[in-house]
Amino acid sequence: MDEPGSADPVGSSGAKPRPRLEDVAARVGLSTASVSLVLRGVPGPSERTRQRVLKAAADLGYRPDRTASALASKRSRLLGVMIDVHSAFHAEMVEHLHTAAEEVGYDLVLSTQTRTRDENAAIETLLSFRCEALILLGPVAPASVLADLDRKAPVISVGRRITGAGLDVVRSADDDGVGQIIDHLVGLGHRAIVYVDGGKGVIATDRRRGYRAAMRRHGLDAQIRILHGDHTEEAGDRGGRHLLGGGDLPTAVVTFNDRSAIGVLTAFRGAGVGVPGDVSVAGYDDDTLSRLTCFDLTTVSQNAEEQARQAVLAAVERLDQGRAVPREIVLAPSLVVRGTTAPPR
Amino acid sequence: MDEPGSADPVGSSGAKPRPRLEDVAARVGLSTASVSLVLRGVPGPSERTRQRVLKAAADLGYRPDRTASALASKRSRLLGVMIDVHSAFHAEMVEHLHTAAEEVGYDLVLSTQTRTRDENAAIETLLSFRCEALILLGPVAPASVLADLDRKAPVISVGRRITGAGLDVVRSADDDGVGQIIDHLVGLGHRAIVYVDGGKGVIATDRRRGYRAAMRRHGLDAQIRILHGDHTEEAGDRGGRHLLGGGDLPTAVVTFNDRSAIGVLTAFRGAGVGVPGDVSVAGYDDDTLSRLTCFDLTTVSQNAEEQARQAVLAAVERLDQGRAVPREIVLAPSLVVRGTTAPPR
DNA sequence: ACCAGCACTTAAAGCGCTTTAAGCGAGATC
DNA sequence: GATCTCGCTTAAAGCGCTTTAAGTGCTGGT
Repeated sequence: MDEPGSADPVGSSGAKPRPRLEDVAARVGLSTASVSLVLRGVPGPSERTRQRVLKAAADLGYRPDRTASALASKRSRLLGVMIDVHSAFHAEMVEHLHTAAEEVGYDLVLSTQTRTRDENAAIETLLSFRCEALILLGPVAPASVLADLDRKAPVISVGRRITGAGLDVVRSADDDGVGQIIDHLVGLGHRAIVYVDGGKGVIATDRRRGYRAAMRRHGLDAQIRILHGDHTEEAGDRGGRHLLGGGDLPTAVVTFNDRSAIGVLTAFRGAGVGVPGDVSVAGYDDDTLSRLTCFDLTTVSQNAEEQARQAVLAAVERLDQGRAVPREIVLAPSLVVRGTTAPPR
Repeated sequence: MDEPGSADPVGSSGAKPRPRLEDVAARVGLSTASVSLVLRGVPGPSERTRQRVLKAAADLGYRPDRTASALASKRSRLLGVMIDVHSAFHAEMVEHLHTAAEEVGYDLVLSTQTRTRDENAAIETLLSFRCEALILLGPVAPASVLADLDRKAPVISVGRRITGAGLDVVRSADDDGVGQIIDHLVGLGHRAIVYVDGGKGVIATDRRRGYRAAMRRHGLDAQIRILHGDHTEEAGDRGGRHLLGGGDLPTAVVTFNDRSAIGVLTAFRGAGVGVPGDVSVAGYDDDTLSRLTCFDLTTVSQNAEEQARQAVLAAVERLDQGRAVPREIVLAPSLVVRGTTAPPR
């Protein structure tokens, strides 16, 4: 037992113990109960007491130990957020979730899936932190699993539509978003508008449907043309090459997402086809990529800020206001017109 | 007091209380002490007991409450990681940190600075979770502040060189990385190699120094040419245009980072200058951007995995092995040759 | 028969906080 | 003067776990 540091495993480097509630209490000659009350802003203590406690706490550099307070109050005031740390969109969401949570007095714990750590493990971690609600960004687990989970802590699915599982959903209207792009293109005079698909998955389905519906709405049923694809640049590249090879170039191409759009863009430009001169191209997501000056892609923004706000709100309603019936919040996405769309020539 | 849900604030939706250690103990007719011992894999309990406890715990779906265990053991087994959630590189680091931490029995808590939430707030959050060590990715706080922090919990600065503050540093040798690029280019036959700078900051300084040193090493002192810049595409674009306007195009351009390189690339290609046909271009960071087929940029990888491993290792040495003297771990970056570099013509 | 030694097991005291019921003056009421 | 209130304060009992000292019941040696 004499290996160095084993006596005081944490920070054997002479770190003085952090002040406890008791230390603050001793300093002002009050009980820990009073100090606790003051520090949490609970009404009761007199004004004089408040001031003294606050001063003492500040002097001591007291910082409440949320571990202890969570245990005692049986409330962690923690929202668990599952993200894919590689996603730029998720990064943006986290930012907005943070501010939204802070406003209502909650804190966030982030967990991410990785190659070696699946969604399940990520959620387990959140649970073991005693998160009171789970905000899952683009969960892929089956609805039944999520429904089970919801019995342990309210689950809010962000971005993925889930029906009948009794949980809250915050998402943007993907069909409407694609519709807006089509409207924009048709407004510019386009008629031959091809869609590069995003594969299977709820979101891809919605967007594809949005494309179909919008085309019909404009009486362009005959022009509906969908190319297979997925969520990568390669898919866009393949789609682009396919069109180039076919000899019947449309006047506009809309893709499942920005990455795919960039693939299309690259394929076209590489072949000497001008964008938006010869063909217009539009993506979806308002990815950071799309903002790069070398792409300057017309796209659709999912309004991360509002989605984040609504997700936190949903959690708070469940936790603090006793709402039990599930809600689905569908937000309208907004078109972002940049430089890859123009009237056909 | 009769607003709905106020009686049982958390999950009033009939969630059954999670099983406690006591429940597991009761089920097998043992004390909580024994169960705790078994569940933590501490030697002592008999094999028979182990099996029974394990089974009971599984049956009940018991999951230890880390809040309580942290409080009792005074060990949270949590490593605090501060990141910029917008950084793709940080995202990659998080992934590797997760696996590295898991291997040594620690968990991660992530905190990120945002526009409204500075580095300080992010660190405060980590501390209030009782993180035992802080792994800060690219911290910007002054060395003295970090040194102070180190007294509360061991601080590991990743990516930023900090001398004399007594804390651990894990970084890659930026000067060496740029040196490798120059070697590569010189090996291809280049002599006129321009560098687009990354502005002030420790990292930018190191890379610039690496450029200068490597050029001298190859007897190209006279060719040293540095253009002002920063970490954005705009900077690269400006640099590129400047070179185009000057009429004296070099045969190769090396930039502070990939984003800047992409700016250069775009400027060149837009002006009809072929890359790598007319000019070679190289970046730094091995950003996801650089891997896009439309860029296919030659760059330098910082070896995130090894940095992550070393950072966790450093933390563990401090926490569990009593190391008190600071260590600086400098890793060698590695050249990633892609399609934007070729022999000059 | 006695004790030592061993292999397990457990009672009980916290960890730092919250929370509830009770306590305690002092002024208001009868 | 007894009784109530009211405003403030606090003792004490946890929260779900860990940890340590103290058992317990064996075996085996003498």
